[in-house]
Amino acid sequence: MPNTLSDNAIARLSVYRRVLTEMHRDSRTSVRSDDLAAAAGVTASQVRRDLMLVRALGTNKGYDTADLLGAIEKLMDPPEPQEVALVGVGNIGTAVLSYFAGRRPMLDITVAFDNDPAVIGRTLHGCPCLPVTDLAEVVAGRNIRAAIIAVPADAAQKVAEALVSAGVRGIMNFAPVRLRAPRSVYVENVDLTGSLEKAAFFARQRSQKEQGQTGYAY
Amino acid sequence: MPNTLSDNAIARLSVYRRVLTEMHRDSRTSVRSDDLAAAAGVTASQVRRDLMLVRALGTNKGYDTADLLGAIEKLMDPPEPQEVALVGVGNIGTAVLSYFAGRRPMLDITVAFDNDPAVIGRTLHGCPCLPVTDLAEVVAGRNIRAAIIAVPADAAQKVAEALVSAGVRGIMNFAPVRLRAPRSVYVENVDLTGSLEKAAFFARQRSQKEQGQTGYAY
DNA sequence: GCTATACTGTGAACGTCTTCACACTGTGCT
DNA sequence: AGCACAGTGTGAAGACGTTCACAGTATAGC
Ligand SMILES: NC(=O)c1ccc[n+]([C@@H]2O[C@H](COP(=O)([O-])OP(=O)(O)OC[C@H]3O[C@@H](n4cnc5c(N)ncnc54)[C@H](O)[C@@H]3O)[C@@H](O)[C@H]2O)c1
Ligand SMILES: NC(=O)c1ccc[n+]([C@@H]2O[C@H](COP(=O)([O-])OP(=O)(O)OC[C@H]3O[C@@H](n4cnc5c(N)ncnc54)[C@H](O)[C@@H]3O)[C@@H](O)[C@H]2O)c1
Repeated sequence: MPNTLSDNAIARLSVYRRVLTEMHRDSRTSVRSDDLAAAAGVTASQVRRDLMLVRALGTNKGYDTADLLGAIEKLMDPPEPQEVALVGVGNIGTAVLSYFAGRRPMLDITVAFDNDPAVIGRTLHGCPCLPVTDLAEVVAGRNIRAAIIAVPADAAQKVAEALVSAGVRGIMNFAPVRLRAPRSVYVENVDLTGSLEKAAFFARQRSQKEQGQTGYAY
Repeated sequence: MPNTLSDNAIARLSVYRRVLTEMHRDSRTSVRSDDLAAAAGVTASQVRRDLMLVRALGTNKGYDTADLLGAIEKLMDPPEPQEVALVGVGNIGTAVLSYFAGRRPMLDITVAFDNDPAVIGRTLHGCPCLPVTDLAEVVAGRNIRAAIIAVPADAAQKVAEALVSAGVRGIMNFAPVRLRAPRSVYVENVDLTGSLEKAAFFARQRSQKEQGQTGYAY
């Protein structure tokens, strides 16, 4: 099967979309592959290759900003607003909630769950926090297909299982565990520890290289 | 140059490390590549391939948990404690601070910067919040090489430049912009919007597939 | 001591993603 | 109208990361 959208492609398209949205807001009407490339931090070839996926056509003057944006949105956005559930309204959960609130009309965190009585019943940024015991019913009842897990590591697997059996097929997971889930469920692990470690590791590596220290191979 | 540690390899090693730490705490003394693989969500081949990078040797009974952990730490951890600076003590910044506080003795967020008088002067989780105007002096003075950017998008580029000229060579960036930085600086972009979009996108894709809907190619 | 067994270490095959290079197409200019 | 140019679309090449498959090696059992 050709033209299957890879993981990375989706991530890049998401970036192009953001860049294009800004350009469009600035009333810029046309954009070339190398402009997009520079703004997105990839090569121009990569941009053109990715744009083949969205079946967007350009001219010798570049692409029409609005058209391109439309094509990407048509591919990436759901045809109708998609609800997302959040489980775990702690530090990260709250941050995510505040950030996404009202930002993407087509992708909205409309319900949150927690097991802490202090949070349950409150409404944060327009999103009600329900007891986690209601999860199965609410998620299944509203046909929610995507969810965010932001509970402590030792609760994550159980939550994931509950979500999956309630019908969720895409999970963004902040907990530092590899969730066991059927192949039919997409799990996007957000490994902040790993990210920070990478930054720290390569920071050391680069500063060594800079000082001309002939160290190990890496 | 062979044996150069890729991005992905570092991320996986970070996961192995976490798994091994748990096993070690549980007094487990040996581990096989397929155990690690299952826990880390990768293949056994992948694990063995990665372990070649850390020059860890196993036997026909697997690897010695403590040895392996030591080998990975020797590779990944700095020889002496490494300081990390945080810029932007908002929602995300606070969450990150609370999470990493005291968790990794070898990788510690020891200073934070903000431009909001309400935050400046406070100490969160043992980390003092200084005015961002002190950034250059403090970061350069303490030889800090890694930093986290958690300021709004429109402030991120300026902050990045300040960090880089103060000597930072590795940045974990939460702001939704592609930072322009010299090649000698490693930038790890944490794109939460992209991650959520991926989860939502594939959630739709999977649930369609499940229902046997012969839709588009993707 | 010898064989059967279990796992690692790794060259090679494989597949995927990225980059290259250039044919092609439309535009602007004279 | 015709030519020069600029930028796309894409086949092919290349680089990279992953998986395969099996030789090598140590242990356990008899
Ligand atoms: N904060 C960070 O920067 C950070 C970094 C890396 C990883 N993480 C991971 O993200 C997750 C959340 O982190 P956090 O800092 O927000 O933690 P937190 O403790 O602030 O929040 C966890 C929330 O989950 C709720 N909860 C606990 N058990 C639950 C259950 N069974 N069902 C529903 N809700 C439950 C708690 O009441 C709390 O509100 C953790 O797994 C953590 O390891 C966080
Ligand atoms: N919260 C999320 O879930 C989320 C998701 C995706 C992206 N982000 C990005 O992460 C960044 C931070 O998000 P947030 O939700 O924590 O925002 P926030 O507004 O809560 O925090 C931003 C902090 O940066 C400080 N700040 C502003 N300008 C500054 C400057 N020039 N120097 C130093 N400090 C400055 C502010 O005082 C504030 O404390 C933003 O760029 C945001 O787009 C956040």
